[in-house]
Amino acid sequence: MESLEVRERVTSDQPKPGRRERNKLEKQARIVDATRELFQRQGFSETTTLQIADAADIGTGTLFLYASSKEDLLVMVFKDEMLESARDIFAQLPERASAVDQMMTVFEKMVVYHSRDIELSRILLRELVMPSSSGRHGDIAELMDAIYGGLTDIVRRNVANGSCDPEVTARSAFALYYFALITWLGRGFDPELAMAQLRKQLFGLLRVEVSL
Amino acid sequence: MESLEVRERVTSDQPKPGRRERNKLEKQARIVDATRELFQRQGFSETTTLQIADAADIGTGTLFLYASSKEDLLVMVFKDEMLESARDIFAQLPERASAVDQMMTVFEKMVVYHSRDIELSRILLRELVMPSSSGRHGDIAELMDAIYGGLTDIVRRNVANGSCDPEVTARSAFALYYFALITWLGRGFDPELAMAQLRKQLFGLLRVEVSL
DNA sequence: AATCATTTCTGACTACAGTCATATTATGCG
DNA sequence: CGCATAATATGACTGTAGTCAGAAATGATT
Repeated sequence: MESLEVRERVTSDQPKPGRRERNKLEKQARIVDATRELFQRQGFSETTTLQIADAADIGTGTLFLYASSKEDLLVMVFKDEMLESARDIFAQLPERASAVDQMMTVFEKMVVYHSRDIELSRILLRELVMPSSSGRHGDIAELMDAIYGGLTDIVRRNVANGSCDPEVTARSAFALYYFALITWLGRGFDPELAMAQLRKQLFGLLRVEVSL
Repeated sequence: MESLEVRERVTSDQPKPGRRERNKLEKQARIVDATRELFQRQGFSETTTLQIADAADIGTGTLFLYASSKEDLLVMVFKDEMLESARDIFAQLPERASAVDQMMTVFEKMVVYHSRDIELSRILLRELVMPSSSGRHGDIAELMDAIYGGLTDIVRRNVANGSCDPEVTARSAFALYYFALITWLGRGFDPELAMAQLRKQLFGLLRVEVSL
């Protein structure tokens, strides 16, 4: 079947690249390029799917063979970039810093990433958590896992705290970040304030038992 | 000006009800009724705005004088019900129970509320946090405040914990709940599991210093 | 190289959310 | 009352996302 999935050909040479496969890949690439260009230049709502199809030099119908909706196009374009960006962010963490500081570093960089284009990020995040037309489930899960993984590492390395599961704590941290994000992107709440609040919340969450 | 705001007439009698005001209120009511009925019976996407306008016996154009989009209609219909429901839930809390248990009682009841119609709740929650066509800001804020308030009370009454601000903790709790909710509504994650996870997270958040 | 089956493409088409110029209705005032 | 002005209502209209029946391309088989 393989119903239109653009599958990676792992083998390098000629065992069977096939004209079909190549055409699909090429079209997929043209679509992604055209979509990114137009969404970034004109914005999401000012861009029509017809424009994208024309720019990618394919028919309107064909476009919706590769993406299930206009929103899905957006996810298609940015999922890789986001994943890569997330991995970068976790790769270059300040060595010697508290868990709260490390997490804030991560989240602040993510906020910077989303600041590039607020309209696009709004729709993107909406789609990531509440997909209107599903698909890309695997991709989204991959992104989530990368983030959860990174956060879990931070917790494990920096929070000496037998009383609770690092994975659970990492998820909590992400939930707090996500909420701060939508507070900012959804209603126009001041990002500075949102981040300040997030810091307090993380501090409460990770509260290293200041006991005595 | 008063550009179409349906304003509450506080005074009871005849000082100036005015034909205009009465007509508007009546139409507003017809719209809300028609919308609720149709959305609940046929679902959101299967219902057209034309059907709603017909059922409310008004023109298409008129409908969009009262709501700025189809999604906004949904919010218009359910905001009051949600607010009332939220207040009810906080009003009848188990007196003697831990903060975690009290919160879980609250959140479980909210989940039950949303279980009535998952499609509608999906779209509703989407709209509440990331309004596509803004408006209703006041209503949404009112709902949020009611929930934050209730949660803050729970924290204040049941968490003896100088080290952190009850308001901040309440917000964190809500963020965790919200994340559980979208994990369930957004992707079809098992609500039972989501709630079990939420309980763990709340426990981590509220962790009454089990010190010594 | 001719035939067939299957996958992929296509643009004319449909359905519908939301707009807008015009019509209707209310209210205030002389 | 009758006129003027503002508020509200209306449905024909528009733009566009997404569909679908058929066309074209590919690859397999002989």
